[in-house]
Amino acid sequence: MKNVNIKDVAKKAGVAVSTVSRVLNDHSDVKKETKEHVLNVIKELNYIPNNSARNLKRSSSNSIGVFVLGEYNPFFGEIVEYLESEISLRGYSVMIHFHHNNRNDLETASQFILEKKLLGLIYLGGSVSKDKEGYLAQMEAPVVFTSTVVEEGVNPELFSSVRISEEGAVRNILNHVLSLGHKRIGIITAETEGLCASPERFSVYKKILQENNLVFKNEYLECGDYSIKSGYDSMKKLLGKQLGLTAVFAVNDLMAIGAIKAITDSGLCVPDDISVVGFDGLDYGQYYSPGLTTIKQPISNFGKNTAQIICDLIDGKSEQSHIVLDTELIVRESCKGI
Amino acid sequence: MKNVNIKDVAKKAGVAVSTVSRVLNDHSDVKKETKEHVLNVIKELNYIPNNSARNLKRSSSNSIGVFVLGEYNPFFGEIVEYLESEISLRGYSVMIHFHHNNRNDLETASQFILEKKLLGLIYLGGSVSKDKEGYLAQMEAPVVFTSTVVEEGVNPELFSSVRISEEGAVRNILNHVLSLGHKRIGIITAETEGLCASPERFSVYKKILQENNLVFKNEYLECGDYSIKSGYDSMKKLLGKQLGLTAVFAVNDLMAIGAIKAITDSGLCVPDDISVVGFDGLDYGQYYSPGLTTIKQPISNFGKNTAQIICDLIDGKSEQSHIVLDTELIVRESCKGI
DNA sequence: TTGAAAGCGCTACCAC
DNA sequence: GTGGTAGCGCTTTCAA
Repeated sequence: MKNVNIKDVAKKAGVAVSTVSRVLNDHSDVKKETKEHVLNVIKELNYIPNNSARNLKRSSSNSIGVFVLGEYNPFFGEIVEYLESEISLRGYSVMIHFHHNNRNDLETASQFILEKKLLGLIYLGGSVSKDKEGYLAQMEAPVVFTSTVVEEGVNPELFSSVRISEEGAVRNILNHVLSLGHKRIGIITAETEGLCASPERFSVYKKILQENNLVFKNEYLECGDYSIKSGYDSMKKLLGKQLGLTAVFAVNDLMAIGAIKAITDSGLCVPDDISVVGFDGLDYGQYYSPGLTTIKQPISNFGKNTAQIICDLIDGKSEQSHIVLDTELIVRESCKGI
Repeated sequence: MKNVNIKDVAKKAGVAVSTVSRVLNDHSDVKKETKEHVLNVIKELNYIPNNSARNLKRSSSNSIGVFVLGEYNPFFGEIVEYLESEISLRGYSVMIHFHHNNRNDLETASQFILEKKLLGLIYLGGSVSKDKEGYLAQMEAPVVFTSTVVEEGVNPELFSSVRISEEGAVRNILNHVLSLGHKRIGIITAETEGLCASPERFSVYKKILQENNLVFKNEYLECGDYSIKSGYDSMKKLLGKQLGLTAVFAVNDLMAIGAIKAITDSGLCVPDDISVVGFDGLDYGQYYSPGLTTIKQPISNFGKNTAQIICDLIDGKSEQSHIVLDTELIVRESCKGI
């Protein structure tokens, strides 16, 4: 079956091609009856506009890219799903790209935009720092950083972002831990650029210990890569050091779960011997034994806000914007008083 | 900065546009030196061919669609990630679409192909039955069903597939359960088209009980929707019925985990009071307490084989093909002898 | 082996 | 309000 094109529609409707085009693009200057008639013919002929042709004219695709940083992660998986549904609703397509290392991230992202002629890019995870401003300024399409750590001092006019207050969230969960009487609190973070630290969460953790006159020793720190396995391995190391830790803060739920398993495997008990708290609020944590005390990220709000911002940016309806979402402390059983 | 196009390349290289095009498409009839020269100019100018224009001519896009059935699921998430990397390697793009209900799946898939002018479609999950043959025959692009239950009697020339032997896998895990002396084995399946049963796994389960002269009662069955929560709820119902079950088979890991939590919450113990086995082999099950006994699906092989088949189909290198992958029984602690 | 040119389906400009 | 038409960047005949 030959594909129907705009010419066929025009012929059948008895109008010019340009009129059909105007109807397709919802231009105002078409007589109401004409418009309805054309719309009917379109439906009748089962006509689907050819996106390649449209994009050729517009010299861009109809797609928004999602650039996912790091290893596969159910948290991002859920965000992607929300993004996909919100964005298709607005008439755009989604192209996904997974980027596995921390090198050249913005360069690769820029290539991605160029190659796929993306209208906009959603960057999931990672961080933006001042030294990336150069790349940001040259981006060929608007970029929204979602669930990305935005370091201070980066020019906010160069990008948009949807994120949580890392400091507020870490404070929230650590205050809970502290209020339960813990004094020796270990931390399992993730590696960034070869350095053993998820910078933001780690530095807030250190600051809070200090504020509470608690010591931080380097031995209290181990780092993984956000995977369950790495949480398990890190906890084993921590345990091996015999530090007398009474609580451990893992910077994501997956590692927290690995840590709990490591503790259990060592013949100890959570939370009786050691308390563990996580970060993300995956469903998983609720059904783990013991239930995981954690910070819940606003997943659907990440999706909705990000979709809205990128589409508005593309439609020229708004300027770069920055949204900070609330997180929520979820108290379950993995952390108890001393 | 104006985008470089094929004309610019041709001018700079001192050849005709058509020659550049031939180089781009790796046609054989270009003199070696000319080709090299053009390639150099392309690199020098940082030229990226405009896909919209290419697609317009070819009247198709450069993308392969991934149609994901059902709710978000980490198992599919991982497969998607493998697919994305394998497919980009071969020069195609990936477009994802999540389809949340079981109605009109193939119709929607067909629309998806048409609208995005896809070269091929990967269908993840769900099932293919004889009554869908009509749709299959009319698909506008080759379709590979991955991790899809293929019912018997469907004409294999209409599609390709990569899957496991459901019967073999279910047999494998249930034999393990039976060998441990269990006689009253419940099942938690997922709903399909309003019917309370994941047909294939459920029917094999019933068959095996029969073969072993064990009774199956309808009360032994509960069904969820593959989510952890539904596993939890289903198990609660099963427990409420006081059936004296000693083991429960959940048709996926997520529901198995929910089930274990429900048992624990009811003051019982897994595996001492009730054994639970799952299906999928997510990493997660290894770190759960107790470790989940389950069937491991060959995730990376799903990705590799699927990518290979769809690309070969598109490149005209092969016919429809059907691959059955091996699964592996993973024995951990959630199921023990009576 | 290479060049010239038609035209893929659409949008947007200029006429009327 | 509507029609005619150039041209987006590329591939692919047809000629040379």
